[in-house]
This record gives sequence, C-alpha cells and structure tokens, in this order.
Amino acid sequence: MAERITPRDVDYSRWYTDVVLQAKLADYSPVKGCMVIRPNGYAIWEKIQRILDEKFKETGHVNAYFPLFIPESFMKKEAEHVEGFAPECAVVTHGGGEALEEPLYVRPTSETIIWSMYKKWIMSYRDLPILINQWANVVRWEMRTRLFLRTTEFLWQEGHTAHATEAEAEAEARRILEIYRCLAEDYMAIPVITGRKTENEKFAGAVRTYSIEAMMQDKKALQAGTSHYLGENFARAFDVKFQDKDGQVKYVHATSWGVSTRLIGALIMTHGDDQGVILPPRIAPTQLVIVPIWQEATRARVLEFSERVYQQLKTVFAVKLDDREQYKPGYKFTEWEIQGIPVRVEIGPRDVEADQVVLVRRDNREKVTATLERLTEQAQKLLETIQMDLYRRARQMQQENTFRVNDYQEFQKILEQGAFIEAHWCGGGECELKIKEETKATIRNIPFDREVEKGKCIYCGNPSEGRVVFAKAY
RNA sequence: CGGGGCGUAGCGCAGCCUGGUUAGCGCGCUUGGUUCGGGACCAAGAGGUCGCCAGUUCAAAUCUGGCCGCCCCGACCA
Repeated sequence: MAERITPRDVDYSRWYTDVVLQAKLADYSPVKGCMVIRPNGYAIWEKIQRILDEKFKETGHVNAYFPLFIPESFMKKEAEHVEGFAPECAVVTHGGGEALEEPLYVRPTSETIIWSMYKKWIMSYRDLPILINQWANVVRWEMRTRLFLRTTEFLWQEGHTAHATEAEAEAEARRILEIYRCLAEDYMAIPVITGRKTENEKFAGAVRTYSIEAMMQDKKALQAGTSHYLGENFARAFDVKFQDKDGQVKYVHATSWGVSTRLIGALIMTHGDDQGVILPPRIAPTQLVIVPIWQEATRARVLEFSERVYQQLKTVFAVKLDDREQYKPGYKFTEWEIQGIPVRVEIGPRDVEADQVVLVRRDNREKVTATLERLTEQAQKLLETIQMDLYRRARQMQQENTFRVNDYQEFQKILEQGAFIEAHWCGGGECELKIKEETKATIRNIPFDREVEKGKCIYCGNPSEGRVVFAKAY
C-alpha cells in the first residue's frame, strides 16, 4: 500500500475518493453508480444506527418494515411527489419470466406505500399518533454518483408519522430535526445549521421541509438530514381520515424524515486530513488501537504487557490490539491513521520497563505518556478532548468562511472562493432561481436562529425580514 | 445527455506513434531467512482471454471500424 492519498489542496474530490478507498470504507461495485460498503464503513453506519435508534425509541417511535416494491399507481397518487421522484426511479416490469400487469417501482422513498397501509390502520383519533421508522435501502437513479454522497442505492432510515393535528405533526418534524442536529454535532462533531428549506428546495410532496446543513472543507454545503411536515397531502392522496374527539371526520397530518449513509461522507469531509480519515471518538467504531513494538529479545514481555493493557482498556473502550507479526510498527501507524482511529497506544520495551504506554492523537499527532494506573482515566479525557477539539475546529472553519453580504457583486466574488453567505432575500422563488442560474449557489436554508433584521433582497432589492444562507452544495 | 480521460497480472503503470521470438516494471502475494519506537531488507517463486467483436496483414497489445465498461468535470438530487 504505497499508494498516496492525493493532497486536499491539489484535488479535493480526488482526495475524498482516495480516502474512502484507502480507508477501506467502501469500494466501487460491478453495478454502475452503486457501491459496496465495506466493514470499516458499515461499522460507522452501525454506530449511527445505534445512536439514532435509541433516540427514536426514547421519543416513542417503533421500527417496522415496508416492501421494496411500490405499485406504479401508488407513486402517481400524489402529484408533486410523482413529479419529483418518477424521473429517478427504477421500475420493475417483469417477474417470473412474464411482463407484470402493473409495473413495480423500486422505492425511492416509502411515503406512498406506507400511507396506503395507514389507511387500513387509522380509524379514530385513538389510533394516533403512529410513529414508525424503518431502516431500509432505497434506489434513486442518479445521473452522477459519488461514494456515500450520492449513489444509486443507499441506506437510510425513514420515519413516517401520522398525527391528529398540524401542531402535533409540526412538533414531531422539529423534534426529529433536533435529534439529527444532536447526532451531527454532539456525536459526529459536525456543526450544522438548522433551518427551513425554501419552496423550491423542499421535498416533493411536503408542506415544509427542515434540514441540517454542514460545511465541508472545500466550503461547499452538504445537506445532512431532512425532516418534513407533509400536511394532509398524503392523507388526501390515500384517503386517510379519522374521526376526532369532536365527532368530525378529518384528514391525518403527516411527517417524514431521514438521514442516510451520506452522513459518512459528511464525516470524512468535515474532519479528514491528507493522511486520511479522522473519526471523532464518539462515532469511531474503534477508539483506540494498541500497537506493540518489540525486538526479538523483548517480544514476549511487550506482547504480554500489551495484552494486559488491552484487557484493561477493553472494559471501557472500543479497542483493538494489533499484534500482527507480518507488519512493522511504522506500517501499522500509517494504516490506522488512514482509517482514522482517534488514539494510538504505542507500547515498546521502554514503556514496559516504566509501566506506561504512549498515547498518540490521530488529529494532531500529539504524544503523551500514561502510567497503567491512570491509563483509563487519561484515555477517557483524551478522547473527550479530541471530540471537543474536532467540533471546535470544524465550527471555527464554518464561521471563518461564512460572510454577511449585502451586495450582489460581492456575493458573486466571495462565492467563487467557496463560502456560506448570509444575505437578504425577498422570499421570491424567481430571485432564488436567478441566483442559482448565475452563481450555482442555492439557499441552503432559512436558519431558525436568524436575527430579525430589515434589509433588501440581494437580487431584486425588495424588502426582506432576515438573512438566509446561500452556498454551493453537494 | 454534453465535454475530458482511461481500459495490459490483485493494484498502479510502461510498451502502441514506427506491427515481428518467451509482453515488461513498481507495489502487493507465496516460501525461507534477517528485521521491528514512523510505510523493513535479501533470496527464490506464483500470477496475463493485453476490455469485447470484427477487419487489414504471412504476423496485431500495437493499425482500422464498431461496441462495452469505468473514472473525472457540467445540467437533476439525500
């Protein structure tokens, strides 16, 4: 593995691909646009799943599974939805050697099939809310794909909830967005902007879409999660009504929300460096890796000591002991660095003598020694520090590259070097589209925490109530 | 779909322009030995439908035509 990783400042997108492949997170598959998620990548996904699944359960959600295939007629029931998704759907026309009477769409998302079932399950307000999540794969026939960021098939979770009132559904959509924010910021150390999508950018079939948006190292935005208030749109399309307390028959209010394996791409592009991936400790499948260093004479002692350290750390951390004999320590150092293990534990003869180990941070390579006695405590602190530092660094990067701009010329100029731009916008879709045409920048979202500030639309000069975030996006 | 690049051993490439015995190199792999605090070294090995099809030719990895696949850059998207 003498292959080098292309440095970020030479070619960021090649760097990304190199890192994904060399860290063995994923590989290209024989099927165009699809990828194989390798064990290293899948382990990160499993961590994400565990964290989210717990939070979903805590907030009253349950898991279920709906079919991969969706009858064509279902897809066509909600006008905006079909318009949004039909062009990028894979359709099965044959089965069992015969043409099907009705083509089956491979799900690009499951609103339609789920609402066809909710119709059967919902009669009364007593049946509400329904809070179902599913972990699944979906297929969207993308024109251009990139590992993790956009592949024809990807893994995600999709929540689909049914509520008696708009207020309740709205609260649900917002609650979930907060869970996504927490996952991104507190676990993955990815700072995000939470906010509402514009009409142009919202989900096909939604009334309102909320998102978390992150800044990658190349200063492009990545939508890392979305949550939608779907109103009565799907309830009407699938005729899902309930009788309320007051005796009235009403349409059900819906939400849906999802995050995908794209988050792994976000993780790589938020923290990685020219040596490879850097994993925040709270999301790292392996937090520490022990690399013993021995000579023939010291081999037994070093290995025995390493094993002891391993047993000690194992009770508290996700730790690996790399006692492979066919590789030298230097090789192992590099290999684990590419894979982004947060802390390396070096153990050589000198350490054995002193009853200590050397801890090396992946993110800045700083070394400290720790006595066996204080090892667990020190490792704990070190991992926490790394977690905080990664978040802080990413947050700082985001802030340093976010600009408040009031002039369209300046807007275009700043955008060229990559940036998030906070600018006034009149709320008109035409201005938004013009800006997109002329600069490739889109409104990432309208931040929840934006200041109320009178201003003029950066494009047309009409009055505006506050700033929105523009950026070029993945 | 438009533009660019690539297809020769598991990976990365050379050879092709100017056709000619057994198609090379680096890494990796196997065996043995010496090594081991930042990608070790020596020796001996294994490994190939030169993307596919057709054509030109006494002779094609090499020339011609067609096809296929993949990657990168743009228009749609989590």
